[in-house]
Amino acid sequence: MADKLENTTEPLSNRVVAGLQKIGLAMKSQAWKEANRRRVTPLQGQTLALLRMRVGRGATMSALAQELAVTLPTASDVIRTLEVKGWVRKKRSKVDRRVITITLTAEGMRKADGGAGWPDFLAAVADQLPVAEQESLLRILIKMIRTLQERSEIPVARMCVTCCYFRPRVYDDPERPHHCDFVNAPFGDRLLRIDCAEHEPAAKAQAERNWKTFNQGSRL
Amino acid sequence: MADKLENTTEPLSNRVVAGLQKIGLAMKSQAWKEANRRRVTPLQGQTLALLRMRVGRGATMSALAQELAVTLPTASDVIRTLEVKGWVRKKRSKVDRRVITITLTAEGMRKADGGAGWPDFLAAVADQLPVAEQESLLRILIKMIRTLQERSEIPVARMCVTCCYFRPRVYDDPERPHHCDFVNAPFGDRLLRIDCAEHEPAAKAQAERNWKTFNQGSRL
DNA sequence: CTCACTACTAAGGAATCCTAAATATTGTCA
DNA sequence: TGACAATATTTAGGATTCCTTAGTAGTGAG
Repeated sequence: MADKLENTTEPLSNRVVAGLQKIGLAMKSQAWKEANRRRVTPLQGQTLALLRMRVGRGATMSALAQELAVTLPTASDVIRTLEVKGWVRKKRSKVDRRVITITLTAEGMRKADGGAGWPDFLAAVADQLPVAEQESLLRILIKMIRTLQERSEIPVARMCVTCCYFRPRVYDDPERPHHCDFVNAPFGDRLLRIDCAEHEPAAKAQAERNWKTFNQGSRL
Repeated sequence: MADKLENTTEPLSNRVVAGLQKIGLAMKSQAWKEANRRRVTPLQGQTLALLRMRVGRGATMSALAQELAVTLPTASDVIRTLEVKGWVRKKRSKVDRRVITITLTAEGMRKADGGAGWPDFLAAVADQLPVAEQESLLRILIKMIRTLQERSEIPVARMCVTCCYFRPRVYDDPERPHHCDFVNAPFGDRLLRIDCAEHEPAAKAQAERNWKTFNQGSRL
């Protein structure tokens, strides 16, 4: 009898997926509510957020499509709408005249700074968790995202653990075991990034080595 | 200098949100890829999955809209498309002739059984995690979802922790501390459900009490 | 100078979303 | 009973998101 439940229910991973789906559902519906409040649809918001991370450099249409995980035509659609709204500017590259470089206008920057594309409500919810749980969650998410990336099921993720500037566990201080060569400073697990503007992919061998080093000292 | 990173980067919860967003992005893009492969769009898939969980009972239009976290007209849209495809049937309730009851057809059931609306790839990724991490993740997700629900930022979640049949921590066995009155059997954390078909919401006072009891023995 | 390739746009169509305004039914209360 | 509020759903209308397929330029290799 005690095994009844064990047998009739799905594996643990399915429950985890169900949970992630619920969170996804919440993100989607809240994003649309925000959209109608602020006149920025979810995809537009994501696009603004992405461009904001690249101020100065801008982004090509292809890069945008890849990062937004949509097809080129869809990316083209969004950018056209955003251009009509006056939030982005399109410019032909002088080096390669096929390439379009997209940048935020001043007004677009304002919209992006206003938090477009950022699910505030979820940050508030995450903040209700004790710090230890937030750290666990972050570590686990990083693990999953890394696997997704290895399997090419996610476009881009500029995570420390795949970055050439990342030096995992080089210090004894358990609060700040890692080092970032870009800013040249030590840091701890809680500062591990998912989407770092300065990210440069590490060579495959180094990435592999880093991941092992990073993982072996896991405090989960 | 050691504080440079601490000061220039956002709080931990923001990283967690960034991670969840990446997962959400992956879910969305994979769902659309599946859509084009199997001729079932994401919303349609979710709808079929939902109706599958309710075989025998069916669902009203309002309930569906609420669970899918969309407006009534949007729900009406999907159902019309699914009806045209021959996967659902609409019937007027005899008790209240305003109400429409929606049920799966045999073919709709086949589609639903075929895994429509279920992100397989994510289950595969979750399964790469050690069981202990999966359990942590599940617990943390449950916590977040519960908060979301308290704040009415998520429609419905039929979780054990809000169910009237749930008896948390009534046994000493650390593997199976809880009891489900519905199936009348003990079970452990790893079987905690997010979306149980048999869920009945508990009274507010009991829910509160249950949550406290459940939480105090947390093994995170 | 041609041909393959790359970056992007256009065309076309289905779905997903919303708000606002019907429509039909039910329940309430005088 | 009869008006009127409330409820469940649909219609109408419009913007956006999303795809596939088919152009159109521009680049680069030979």
